[in-house]
Amino acid sequence: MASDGSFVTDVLDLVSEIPSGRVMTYGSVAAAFGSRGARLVGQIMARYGADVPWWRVIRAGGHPPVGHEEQALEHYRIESTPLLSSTSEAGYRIDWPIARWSPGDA
DNA sequence: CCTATGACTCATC
DNA sequence: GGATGAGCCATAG
Repeated sequence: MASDGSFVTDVLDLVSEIPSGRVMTYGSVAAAFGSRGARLVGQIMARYGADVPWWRVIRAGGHPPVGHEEQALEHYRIESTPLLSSTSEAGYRIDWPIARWSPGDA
């Protein structure tokens, strides 16, 4: 199922496997497939990520995709994702060292 | 087949 | 810590 022939299916499958409270970076997801298409993952999310927990996939440093910070934050609170309380809610970031997940660390 | 496009990443100033 | 530029890769048209 994962490999239906397109990178999209592989990425979607991996993202759907990410457990709640954990997050992965676009680069890590792409790297998991031996590709550096960090933008690809983002591109796929924007186009097909509608059916996967895209909020568990963030950029490097622990920042959610620009324009989706509010939506992502909402899910993080619901799933109790480890967040680092910044000066304000508008400047939050993921507790990357703790929330980082890997396809074998499940 | 070629061009345009991104929910990205890294290096540098 | 923030801003800028260039690199990268697969999909869609």
